[in-house]
Amino acid sequence: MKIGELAKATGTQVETIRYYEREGLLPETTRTEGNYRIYGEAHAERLSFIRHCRSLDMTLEEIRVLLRFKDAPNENCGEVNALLDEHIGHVAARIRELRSLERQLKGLRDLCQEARDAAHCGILNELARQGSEGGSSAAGHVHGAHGRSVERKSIKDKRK
Amino acid sequence: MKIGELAKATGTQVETIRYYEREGLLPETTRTEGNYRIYGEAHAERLSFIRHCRSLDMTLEEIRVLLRFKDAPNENCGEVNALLDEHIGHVAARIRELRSLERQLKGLRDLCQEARDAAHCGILNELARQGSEGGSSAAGHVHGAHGRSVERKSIKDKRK
DNA sequence: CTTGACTCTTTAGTTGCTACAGGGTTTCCA
DNA sequence: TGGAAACCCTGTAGCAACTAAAGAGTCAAG
Repeated sequence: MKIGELAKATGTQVETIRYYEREGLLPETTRTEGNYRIYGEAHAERLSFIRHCRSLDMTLEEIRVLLRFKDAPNENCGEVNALLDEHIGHVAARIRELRSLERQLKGLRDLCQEARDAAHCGILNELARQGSEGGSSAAGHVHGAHGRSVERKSIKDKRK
Repeated sequence: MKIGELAKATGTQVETIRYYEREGLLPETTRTEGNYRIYGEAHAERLSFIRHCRSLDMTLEEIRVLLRFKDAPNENCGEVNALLDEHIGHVAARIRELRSLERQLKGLRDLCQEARDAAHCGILNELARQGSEGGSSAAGHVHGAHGRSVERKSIKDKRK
């Protein structure tokens, strides 16, 4: 099948497939005379595996490790367990961070119940306070903990 | 004060300050003869405000909106409340996603209790299954929901 | 034979920084 | 006074995992 069919079959975008090939997650395929990539069932399965892992929020690097195990079926899979345990740890840590963040945000929101002028807005005033390290509030550790991005989307809609 | 002092005073990196200036979050400053930026208290407060917002995981775009309100203190701050409510919604949604993810990962982990050869590893076998839409498992909605990245860090340590 | 759908490569954009490279300036200490 | 260290400047490239678009070629149907 051609790349568009593979894309449809796996629910992946065409560009993403080419990207995975560049990244070495999918092997380079044979081509038609017209230089079109052609794929078989094995490719579809491998791509499904990758997408499944991605839906579990694994990084491409983690997936690379798992693929190495799939490609070497006689290896001991202890490292697979370890990788998954570590990934679970990441997710759990991020949940804890976000919960602390949620508490802070709700506390902040409570400072301004109704709309008035910005100069007296409890939220803006609180955000302007020198919080830095005086208040050892969760801000410090939430911030440093690397898990960026809560969501994006309204942004890209905007340019449409 | 010079940029390094401002950086120390607010716990921000120098490059980050210059970046905020490029992005229009901080105004361009006057310079010394030697072309050094000089800052005053107002700059320090504004930067603290920004960093405080960032520690609450707001995007620069959201912060831009808040700064507009701070700069126009007679405006009605209803939009501030709305922005914060929306942000809280993002965080809550991401928490729900991650919890669902955590459940899936733990279920997956249970499939392989001890290390054996990769060909019989329950985890690898499960991940290889065509999950797509057959299983309407959380995979679908977790994936599409835009909140990428659980954490990163071991990666950058590697290059040291 | 032409239109449209598909494919190709290459490049740049996204977010919020961080880290250079390759300079100039200031300050401190001997 | 001289020279090294510590600071500052601009500009550019890199991170993750794509996404989009430019500009060109290929293929199938009407």
